[in-house]
Amino acid sequence: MPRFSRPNRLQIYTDGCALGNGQPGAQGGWAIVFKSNYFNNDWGYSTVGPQTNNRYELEAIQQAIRTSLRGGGVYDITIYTDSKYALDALTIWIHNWKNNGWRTCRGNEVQNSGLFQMIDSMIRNMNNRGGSVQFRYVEAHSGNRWNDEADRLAKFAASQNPIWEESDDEDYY
Amino acid sequence: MPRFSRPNRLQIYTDGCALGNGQPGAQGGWAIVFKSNYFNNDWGYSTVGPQTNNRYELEAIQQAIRTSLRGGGVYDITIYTDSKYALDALTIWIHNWKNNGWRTCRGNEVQNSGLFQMIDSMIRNMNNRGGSVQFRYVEAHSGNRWNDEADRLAKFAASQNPIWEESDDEDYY
RNA sequence: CGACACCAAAUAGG
DNA sequence: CCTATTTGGTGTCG
Repeated sequence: MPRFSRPNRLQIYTDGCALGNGQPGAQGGWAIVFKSNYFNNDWGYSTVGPQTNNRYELEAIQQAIRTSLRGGGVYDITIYTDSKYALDALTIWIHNWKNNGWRTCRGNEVQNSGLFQMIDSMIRNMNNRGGSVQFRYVEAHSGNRWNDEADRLAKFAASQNPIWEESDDEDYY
Repeated sequence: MPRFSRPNRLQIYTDGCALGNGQPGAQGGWAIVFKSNYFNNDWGYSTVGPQTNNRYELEAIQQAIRTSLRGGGVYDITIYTDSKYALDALTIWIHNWKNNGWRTCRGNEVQNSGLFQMIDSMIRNMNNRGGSVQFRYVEAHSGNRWNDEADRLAKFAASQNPIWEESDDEDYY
């Protein structure tokens, strides 16, 4: 019998998408799929913020950790993402960004920095409870059952996202 | 009475197909159907080169112009295709490809570039005679009599195509 | 330049 | 429902 036992393990597949990415009127969606079944799979979208693919990849990761945090649970979480952008940002680049005022290597502001900081703070939260959060890459559309399911769910979520004709200057009735 | 009369007009419906497209042992076929009846409808296949749907859409277009060129005829040709790929390539993208060394927007080599160049040279040939070649899109399986006929003929052509255990590195253009 | 992802369109099949 | 043939883009970083 081990003197100290580790927290329960959570394996979560995350995916985000943006239908019409880069086009006006794009619709984003995120999804999280649990390999083990402590929690139910979930999906959603947000009507504020840019509707971009990368933002929704991060949104999915945020939701994965948020769900695990809910109710004070302690877990060793492994998050699987197909986004090299999200993976490298959260495991490598973020350390540099915290030291340089969130500047890109060409001197520009890092995009989605608010989301990165939120995710980082949630990771520290889980660490303080004695849990952990790590990230792993999984190739998209490569036959992985849970990634494929997350992909489908995220697309469904995006399809439910109401496009919000915004402001500009439209003036009717 | 007009001082200068235009060449006779040719309206040609082209279609290509590949049974088992993307699978080993696929069989391609092409067909051309004349709305006016200067020429007989025609069909065929080629036993070299990839048996892909897109290649045969181009093969059909190539045959349409080749037939019109035969015997030194001069025509204003309108080619109807249901392939947005062939249409956009021949009317828009090719201008860019000629200036960038036949590179795709992702930096890859353009596929079927030999066929594109052959078609382009045949178009210039017809232009030099005082004729012209233009392209128009027609939606597939939409009740258009001539497109439907081309579709049937191309499928028949493909069914006659003997599958040829190949040769791996056959030279095609 | 590289990498991953997200799309858009048409067609061809099973 | 699934797959492949092909092209055109953007989102983001080093």
